[in-house]
Amino acid sequence: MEISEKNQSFVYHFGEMGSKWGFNRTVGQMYALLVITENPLTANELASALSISRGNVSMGIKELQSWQLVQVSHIPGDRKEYYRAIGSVWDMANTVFEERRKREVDPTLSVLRNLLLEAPQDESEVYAQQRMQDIHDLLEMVTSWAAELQRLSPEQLGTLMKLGAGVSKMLSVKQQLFSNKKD
Amino acid sequence: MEISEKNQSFVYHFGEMGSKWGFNRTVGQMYALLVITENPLTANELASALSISRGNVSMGIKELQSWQLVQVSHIPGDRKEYYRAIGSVWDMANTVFEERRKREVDPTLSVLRNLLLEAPQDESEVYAQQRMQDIHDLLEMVTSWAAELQRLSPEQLGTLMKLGAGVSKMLSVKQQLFSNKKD
DNA sequence: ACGAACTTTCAGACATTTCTGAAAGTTTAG
DNA sequence: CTAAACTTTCAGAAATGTCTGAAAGTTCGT
Repeated sequence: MEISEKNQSFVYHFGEMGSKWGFNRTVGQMYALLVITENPLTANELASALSISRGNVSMGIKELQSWQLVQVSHIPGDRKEYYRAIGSVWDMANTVFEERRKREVDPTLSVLRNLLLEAPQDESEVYAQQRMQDIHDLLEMVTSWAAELQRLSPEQLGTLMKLGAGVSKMLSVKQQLFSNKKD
Repeated sequence: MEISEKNQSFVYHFGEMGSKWGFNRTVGQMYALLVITENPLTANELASALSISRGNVSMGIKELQSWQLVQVSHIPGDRKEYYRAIGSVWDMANTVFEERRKREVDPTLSVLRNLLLEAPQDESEVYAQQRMQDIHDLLEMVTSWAAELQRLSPEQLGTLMKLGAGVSKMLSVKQQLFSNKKD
């Protein structure tokens, strides 16, 4: 299988970028190709389209499955497995974020929680614990906020996003009301 | 210089994590150590505390400076350079996000924009362009939203975060009103 | 039970990234 | 100008990550 020149530059670019997002170059390319291809592809098609070995495709697919990003389907009377990207672009972004959170943020939070349980032994550990607490709080805030966003429907998200600059206005009104009450 | 056992596990963990966030293990360790240490450190102190070479520290500092995460200071009568982490934890997170956006999202947006300018040559390119458009729109939305968040003060952010589940309620009310108007 | 059509695994080749340490560069004091 | 006290650079060593392709494994129809 060959790819058109235009699609190729997309696929290659995603290969480079993908490697910054937690998977390697060929996995990025495979995923990009699956996303822009309407009909499902076989492992051999992926291998020939990207000029990589059959074995590499097999491992890449496994990786993408662990990220819950691809789906396997079958065609009656055909033994081959056909792969396609799962869900909408928004679903994909959601999945990648959640996966990254599980792999990167959650372990950090757990390390921080353990370290914060122990009593500081000296001056320097007091300061260190304060900084760890800051980081812990920030990560928890971001995590719960992200969970909240994931619960929203795509339409609600669109509304929220379009709100744009409105958010800060809304907040400043809210805060003024709040501080007035206190006085 | 030695680090206490507790601080060491923090530093090492951040080394591992840091490598997933765009810089390598030792750079992550250096940064973690600077964050939890109140007084500025010299390059030699960093090297001995982390058991890495002096040259490596020099390159790491350069990297951290390119991320705008460390500051150099001097002590009168002392030739050495003293390094410390810049700003609050929130500032750090902001900086890292912005830096990552510049390095990862912006180039992708530019590639996508170029590809979307050209007319599709066939059926398959039409579909491909639709997916590229989806990704483009999503990235733009996220980018502008992130820019908006950065403009908020830490306090406003706190309010917004604490709003939590409130956001979806607020939005659903807003949308009901909106759809009523349409009827 | 056998063979055809497929997929997965994994040892070793290859590629990339990171690290060291010696040498070169810079700055300041005298 | 020179020496001392520092920092930076960079070639090559070490470590890590990726890819290939042959062999082993799986599944299905007969």
